[in-house]
Amino acid sequence: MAVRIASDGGSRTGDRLTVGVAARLSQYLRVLTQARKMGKDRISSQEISEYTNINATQIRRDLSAFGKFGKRGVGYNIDSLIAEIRKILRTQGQHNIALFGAGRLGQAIASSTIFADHGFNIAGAFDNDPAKVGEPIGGTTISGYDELRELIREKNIIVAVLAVPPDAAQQVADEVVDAGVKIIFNYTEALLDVPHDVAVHTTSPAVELLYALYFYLT
Amino acid sequence: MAVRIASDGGSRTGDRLTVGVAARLSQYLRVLTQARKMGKDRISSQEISEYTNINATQIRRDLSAFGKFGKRGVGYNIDSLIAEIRKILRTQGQHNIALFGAGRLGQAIASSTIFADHGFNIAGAFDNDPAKVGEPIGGTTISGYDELRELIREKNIIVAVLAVPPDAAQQVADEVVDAGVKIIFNYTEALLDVPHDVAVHTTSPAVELLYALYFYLT
DNA sequence: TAGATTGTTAATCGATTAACAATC
DNA sequence: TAGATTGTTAATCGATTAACAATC
Repeated sequence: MAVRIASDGGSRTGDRLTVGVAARLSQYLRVLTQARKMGKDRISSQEISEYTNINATQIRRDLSAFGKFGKRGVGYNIDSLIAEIRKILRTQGQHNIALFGAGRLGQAIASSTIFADHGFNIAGAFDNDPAKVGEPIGGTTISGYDELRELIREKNIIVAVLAVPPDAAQQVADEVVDAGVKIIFNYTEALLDVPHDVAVHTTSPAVELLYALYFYLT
Repeated sequence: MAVRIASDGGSRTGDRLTVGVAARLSQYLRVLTQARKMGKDRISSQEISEYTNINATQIRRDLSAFGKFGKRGVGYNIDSLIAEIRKILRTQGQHNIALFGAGRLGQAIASSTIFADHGFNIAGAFDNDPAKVGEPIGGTTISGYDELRELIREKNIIVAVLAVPPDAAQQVADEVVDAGVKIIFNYTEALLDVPHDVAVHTTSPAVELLYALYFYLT
C-alpha cells in the first residue's frame, strides 16, 4: 500500500488519488505512449497541453506532486515519465480483458492496437453466432457464451468490453457481472443497470460532438 | 444571441456556458435520449445520477440555473427536458457530418444509431480504396477523396469523424481542415496537429480503463 | 395526508491560472 | 551567456456536497 502523505495540494486524499488527478494522469499516459511510438524522446508540458487540452501549469503541478520528473529548460523524458505515471496509477503489468460481440465493431477493436498499447490483452472474445465460434479474432479465438464463466475465472478477467447490439447489452452485462467482472466498457448506447460495485464507462461520441459544436457555434 | 445574465452561480460567463456545464448537459441528453428510447416518460435526478456518475444535487443545480423544469415529488418529464437542454446547447437541428474510412470501424459507425440519435446525419463517407467507392454505407454512398472539398462545402459540413488507419490520420486531418472542417472526432490513437481554431476529440477507451482500474485496485 | 423529489442555500474543496524564480 | 522550461506560489474561480424547506 502507498505511503500516506499529509499535504500535497489536493491530488491525494489519504493514499488514494482524486478522480480528477487519476483521469488527467491517464490522459498524459495516452499522449506519452503515442509520442514515443512516433519516435520522440522528450516532451514539454506545453506539448502535452496541446494534445490534451489540459493547462500546462496544471500538468506540471500534477506531476510535481509525485516527484521532480522534468529537467528545466529541456522538458520530460518520455520513457521515464511513462514509467513514473504507471507506477502512480499502479498499472504496470498486463491486464486480461474480454470482448463481447464479434461483429464489425468487435473485429475493429480486436485488430487495433488501442488496448494493447496500454497493456490490455484481449484474452477472450465471445459471440452468440455459432458460425463465428472457433474463428480467429485479433490474437485469440471466438468463443460461445457457454464458455464465459470458465474463461473469465481462469484468465482472471475483471474488464469486459461490450460491442454487441444495443438490445443485447443489458443481458450480456448481467452475465458478465454474474461471472465476476467489475468494469464494463460499453460501446453501445444502452443504459446499463449494474450493482454498485461495478463501474460502467459508456462511450458516446455524439455527446462529445454536441458539446464541441456548442463551443463552435458560440 | 443569448441574453446576458449577471448572476447564475457560475454556469455561464457572459452568455456562454462554462465547459463543465456544457459537458454535463450533453451527458444528461445522452441519458434522456436513451431513456426515452426505452419507453420512459419521466426521470428523477437520482436516476440520471446513476447513469452518469454525476451527483444528483449537481444535476438539479445545473438544470435549475435555466428554469424550473422539474415537478417536486415527481421528477422531470423526459421529452420536455430534452427540448430544454437542446435549446440551451443550441443543437436543435440536424447537423451533417462526414465519415473518413470505410473499413470495419467506419462501417460499424455508419450502421449504428449513435450519431443519428443526436441529430448527426452522416452526409458523406470517404475511402481511398477505389473498390469501395460507389458502395453504400449507412444511408449514403462511399466517395473518393477527390470529391472531399466539394462535398464538404456543398453539405455545409464542419464535423469530420476519422476511422482511418492511424498512420493515415494526420494526412486526412490536414485535408479536412483545409476543406473547412472545424471539429475532428478522432477514433485513431494518432496525435493530430491542427490549427488552433480546430477542435480535436480523441476517443481512448484504454485510457478510461486505466483510470477505472486504478479505482478498482485501490 | 404521507411520501417523494425538486429547487436552493451555504460551506468546503479541488481546479485553474498567471506569474516568476530556479536552473538546465 | 541566453533561451527555454520546470517547479512552485498565491489568488481566484468553479464544482461538490449535505441539508432542508417547498411543493407536487
